[in-house]
Amino acid sequence: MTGGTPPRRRDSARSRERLLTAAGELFAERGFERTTTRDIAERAGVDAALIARYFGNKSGLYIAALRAETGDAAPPDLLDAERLRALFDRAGRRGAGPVFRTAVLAHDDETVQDAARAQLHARLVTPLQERFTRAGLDRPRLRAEVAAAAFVGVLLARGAGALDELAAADVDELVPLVRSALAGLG
Amino acid sequence: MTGGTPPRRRDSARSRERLLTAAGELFAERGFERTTTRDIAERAGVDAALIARYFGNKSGLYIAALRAETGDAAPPDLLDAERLRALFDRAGRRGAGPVFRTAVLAHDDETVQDAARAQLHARLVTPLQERFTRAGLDRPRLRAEVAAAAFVGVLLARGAGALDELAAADVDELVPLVRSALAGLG
DNA sequence: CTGTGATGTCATCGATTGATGTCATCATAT
DNA sequence: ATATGATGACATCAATCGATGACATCACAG
Repeated sequence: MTGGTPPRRRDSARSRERLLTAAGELFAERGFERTTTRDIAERAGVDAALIARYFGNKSGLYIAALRAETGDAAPPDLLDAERLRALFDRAGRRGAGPVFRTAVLAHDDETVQDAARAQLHARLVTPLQERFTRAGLDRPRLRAEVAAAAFVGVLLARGAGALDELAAADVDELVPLVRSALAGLG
Repeated sequence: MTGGTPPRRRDSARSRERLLTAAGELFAERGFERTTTRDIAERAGVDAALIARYFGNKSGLYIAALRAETGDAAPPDLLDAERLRALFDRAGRRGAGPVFRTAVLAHDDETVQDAARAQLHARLVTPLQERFTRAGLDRPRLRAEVAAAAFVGVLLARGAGALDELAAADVDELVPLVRSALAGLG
């Protein structure tokens, strides 16, 4: 029983953690396919073979990174201006996030696709659907999905750079615009 | 001077055409990176080496396919219901189209990115920008880009399948929803 | 008929990527 | 101290992909 955290030179938990962090960042920046296991390992300062050991394969690491990324249980919906600002801010500093990419680009691996879909619904669709249901609108789920898709489109386009004013626009200017568009659905 | 189209067994124009068509279809379905030159050649019924001969490389074929895809000069803007329906229909039968993907996912090759960006503006952004300008709104270009990004998000999400009600929704049901969302920007 | 350029076919290269197996090294219990 | 399992480093494999060069074959002009 030495101190609580003896500086072990070999620490699987730490390796796992570093891999998860690096994978989360890279998947957010470049998406699943354009991120290589070697890149992840390099950023994590760890051997690439450890990915197979701890997560089975690249898909396993992706799914683990997805789940590790999840924060609160029930976030506010997209019509909340603060929520919008937070999402745009985060996507600006780090990448767009692997979850959002899933809305627009399907994965080959079915397991990966399912995990990402679950996160997408929990984080974007369900909160909006509940708001629309409370408002007594018809097809609340469809409305919520359209809103989520539209929002993800703007979020990703802002990072892609093909639409230059959008990419350059300040978040303060963007949020009210996006909000009024989404409000058109409710 | 024999007949206008002698049945030549070797016909570079025909090979070019078949490559362009196959490339257009596959790039639309799977995007640039996930489409291999071998796939294109196979669908075109042509040897893959001809891609290099006629278009230099894969990027050259992509750009050529982009330009070949362009139809009319000035299409109606996205607030036109018929235009919306036509775009959703086409994306449903064939893929989402390489141009739209560009709005959301950047390319490595700068030449490719520039060509796609030009098409994107001509087909989606500019018409909307002009409408917003006529309406006397501030920041018409930014509004048009946000609208285009939101629309592309919905279009791609419909094909990706992560949002199931959206993917299953009938076009007739979808168009008014999307239109009202975009109308929130004007 | 023959030469020449155009067109098409085939084999293969070099690079990248995900994955696996082997072995060394460290921590810990006995 | 030593045995044993955990952890990590390294080499390498198999598959894929874009690209290229060499060669075969056809069309057409002379």
